[in-house]
Amino acid sequence: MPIHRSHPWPQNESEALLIQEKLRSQTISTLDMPSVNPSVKYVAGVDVSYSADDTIAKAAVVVLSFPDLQLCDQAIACGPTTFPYIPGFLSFREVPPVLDALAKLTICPDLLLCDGHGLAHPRRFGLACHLGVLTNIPTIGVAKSRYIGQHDPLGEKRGSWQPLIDQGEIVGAVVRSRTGVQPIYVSIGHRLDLATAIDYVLQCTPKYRLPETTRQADQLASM
DNA sequence: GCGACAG
DNA sequence: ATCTTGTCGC
Repeated sequence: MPIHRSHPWPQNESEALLIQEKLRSQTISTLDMPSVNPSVKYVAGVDVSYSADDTIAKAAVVVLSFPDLQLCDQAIACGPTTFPYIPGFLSFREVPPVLDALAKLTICPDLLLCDGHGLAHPRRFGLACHLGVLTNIPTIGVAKSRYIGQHDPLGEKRGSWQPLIDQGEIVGAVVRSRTGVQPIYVSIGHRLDLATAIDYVLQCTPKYRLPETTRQADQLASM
């Protein structure tokens, strides 16, 4: 699939900050895609792994059919690590190789589940937002741990969730994707709303704690 | 100053 | 992220 717009990649944190502030306004946080959308035929998952010495980044993308979640396409891209890991600036480290991997896909996904937060970010522009704005594909942030925000106690059953609140604003949801396991953190990235995001994430998580997209991308990235 | 801190 | 086995429990 073709990757259209991009931007110069920052060399340091302050340059990255300016880019976040600028791109943040381009994020679309409403549904421009129906909630139960028959046109969503392919859902993708992305993940990035690093060499032991942290010099090489390897991005992996898998495309699964939706809602049956069968593997339809996959791609990987390796390159030198160009940005350090700094909380709040993860996307500058992961987006470049992910865009390279996405460019190799034969099938263009209708939805992208990202391994990290989206709106649930101190400046409201996490990895999922960044990937969404640059690809214009609807994106969802699915993180394994909390970064910002507070929430009320969560029910134990699969499907229960609580809003994640930061500075008085709902930035995402804490979702029990499987009964009795640690919850996952869902936030919108681009072009959909939170309720829709939670719905898709649960549909992509039929058996394990993490969505099939994330699990398979994770597996592919660590090969 | 102290603690927290996606992957 | 990454270094890493067995083990408890549904």
